[in-house]
Amino acid sequence: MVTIRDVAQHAGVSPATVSRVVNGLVGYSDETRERVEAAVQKLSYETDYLARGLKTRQTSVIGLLAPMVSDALASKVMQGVEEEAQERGYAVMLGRTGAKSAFIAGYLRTLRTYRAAGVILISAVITQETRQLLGPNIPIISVAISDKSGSPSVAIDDEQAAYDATRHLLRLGHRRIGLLAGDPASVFVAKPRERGYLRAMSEAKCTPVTASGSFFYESGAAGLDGLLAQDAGLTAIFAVSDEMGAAVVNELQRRGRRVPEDVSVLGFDNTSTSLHVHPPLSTMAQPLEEMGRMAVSKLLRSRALGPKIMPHHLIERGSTAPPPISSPQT
Amino acid sequence: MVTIRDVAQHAGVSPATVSRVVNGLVGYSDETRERVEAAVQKLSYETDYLARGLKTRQTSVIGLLAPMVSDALASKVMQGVEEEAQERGYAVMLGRTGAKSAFIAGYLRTLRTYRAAGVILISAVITQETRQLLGPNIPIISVAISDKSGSPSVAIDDEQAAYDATRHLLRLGHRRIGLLAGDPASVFVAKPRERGYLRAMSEAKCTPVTASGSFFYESGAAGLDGLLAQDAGLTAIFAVSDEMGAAVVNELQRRGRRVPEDVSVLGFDNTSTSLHVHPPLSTMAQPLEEMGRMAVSKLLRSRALGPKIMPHHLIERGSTAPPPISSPQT
DNA sequence: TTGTAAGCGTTATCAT
DNA sequence: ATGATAACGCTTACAA
Repeated sequence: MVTIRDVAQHAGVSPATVSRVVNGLVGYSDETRERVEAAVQKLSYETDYLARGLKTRQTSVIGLLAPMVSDALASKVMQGVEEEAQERGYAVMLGRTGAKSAFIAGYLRTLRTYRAAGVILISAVITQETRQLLGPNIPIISVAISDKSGSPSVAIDDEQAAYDATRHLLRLGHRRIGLLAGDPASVFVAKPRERGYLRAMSEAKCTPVTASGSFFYESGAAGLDGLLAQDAGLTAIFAVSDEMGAAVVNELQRRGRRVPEDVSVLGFDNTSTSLHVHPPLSTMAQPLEEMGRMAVSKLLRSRALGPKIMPHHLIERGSTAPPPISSPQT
Repeated sequence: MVTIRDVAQHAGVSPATVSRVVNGLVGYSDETRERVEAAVQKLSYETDYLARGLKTRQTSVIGLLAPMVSDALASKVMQGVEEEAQERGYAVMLGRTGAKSAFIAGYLRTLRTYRAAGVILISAVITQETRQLLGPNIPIISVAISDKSGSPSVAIDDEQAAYDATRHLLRLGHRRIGLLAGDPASVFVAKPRERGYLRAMSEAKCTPVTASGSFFYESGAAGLDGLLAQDAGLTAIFAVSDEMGAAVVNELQRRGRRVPEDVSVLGFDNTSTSLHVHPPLSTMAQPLEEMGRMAVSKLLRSRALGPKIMPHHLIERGSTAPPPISSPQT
């Protein structure tokens, strides 16, 4: 292995000077810089990150914790994080928050002893315990979820997005719109989305009809059941995840209802799943990759704390249309 | 920060002894062990991985390179890798191979300077250049792809799996079976699968009908077009990825053909996509998470080199059935 | 069984 | 502008 001393010797300078050149600090002549750079090239010297990290007490590692590695939403965020980190010369260390809390404590420990530059948490709020486990020197930021504590985060305004999504359906002419909500335990995502829906429905003087799912595909069919049991004449279903939306499309068709001619379906998130049904799912999109990138840059300039709200936008595909003309208005 | 010296002092022993205890080596009495462990507890000492890695020239980091972070197949493998690594006390560092080769060189450099314990490559073969960039001390293994060079790998027997898949369709009674193949540039995945299909068809004295896609969903509809243009009476379509299979199901239904009553569709891989269509896709499954776990354990006991073949198995869901009785045999 | 001491490769302080 | 030198926190001969 070629060390900084080898380079120094080869260039006829001291290790300190090589370090200065390599790190772009000041304190050397153009001429020595050239000699050093030549030696670096020649010997193909590479800085030892371990040694540097030990000395500087900081490495170019970013911790990335997702509920599950194989999760459509998390995947898109991860993709953005990875890209931005890569471009800035940072390495990404992966972990799961879905695991037992003993595991997540382990991750944070690892990240701390590797002297990570920061930690990104996907779809999970920053608890007091997490903050504590991480120590005072490592910044942390959450993505795709926003609590009210003002912790650093990158997320959309879930309530407003759900409101806008519902308004869209209303504007198409629907009045009997069912909400397939998320797990009520999800206080910072499912709840605001439900509030947004309720507000839009109330403003439009429409009767809300809701059922709860788990966000996952598997819960979609049962959720649809619940909705239809309350109002069999629903002309639109707003599912707060694409997975549930896809399940609703499939289940509706299985029951002989056409999408969107008989019933419109609107999803949420714009994950890859929205493209995997026919007709493709209209959806309230979160800029997930962009949010991943933003999390990295926000983390790295440690000022600019607090929550960052990203824009949401509606994508119309084939699963939404005006209601059938025959449909009776409740 | 609490160091090994602090613990030593607190326990009234030398740093060397603390190190021995912490690392479970020999050379200390039960009584000192207890004193040291108590001190570790009391001060909540944690080994500094950077310092240890610098000294031992090895860290508990595993590099994981995927074509894209957000890729259904890679996601499942990553999930398995992450779980196994976590359980063994290893950290996972993420990278993309889909990026330009300058980037991948950068990843390997990073992994090398962090003294990674090994590298796992998803859906990419180990090139000479990769091997070289990594240096002689870091083992590497590929997953979900197997070249003929005998490099370490964990994969299924793609040709046999495709053969078995085709046989399954034949056994159901189909004779007019179209293959929606993968990108022909994919020499170590798409090609073997095509060979397996051709062999089974030839043995059964059936006429092969093939078209090529890209593995991605987007290429499914056009692929189906290509197939139907050659034989509009196909009763089964074997797509060599679930994404293409899902697209075929959706496109078939859009054209008014029922699945599986009119046409059976069989996918490949058993990724989450296979569940997102209706009827759910029957598929030739790869044990992707298991393969990820296996890659980690194989990597870590550096003996046991060479390729490891994992079992494939067919999962019947709703998209396959016997051909319609009226269907004329070619 | 235990301690001493010499690094691992880097950066930062203090001279010059 | 440059160089000695002392850490950073750990492991590991080698001694005792």
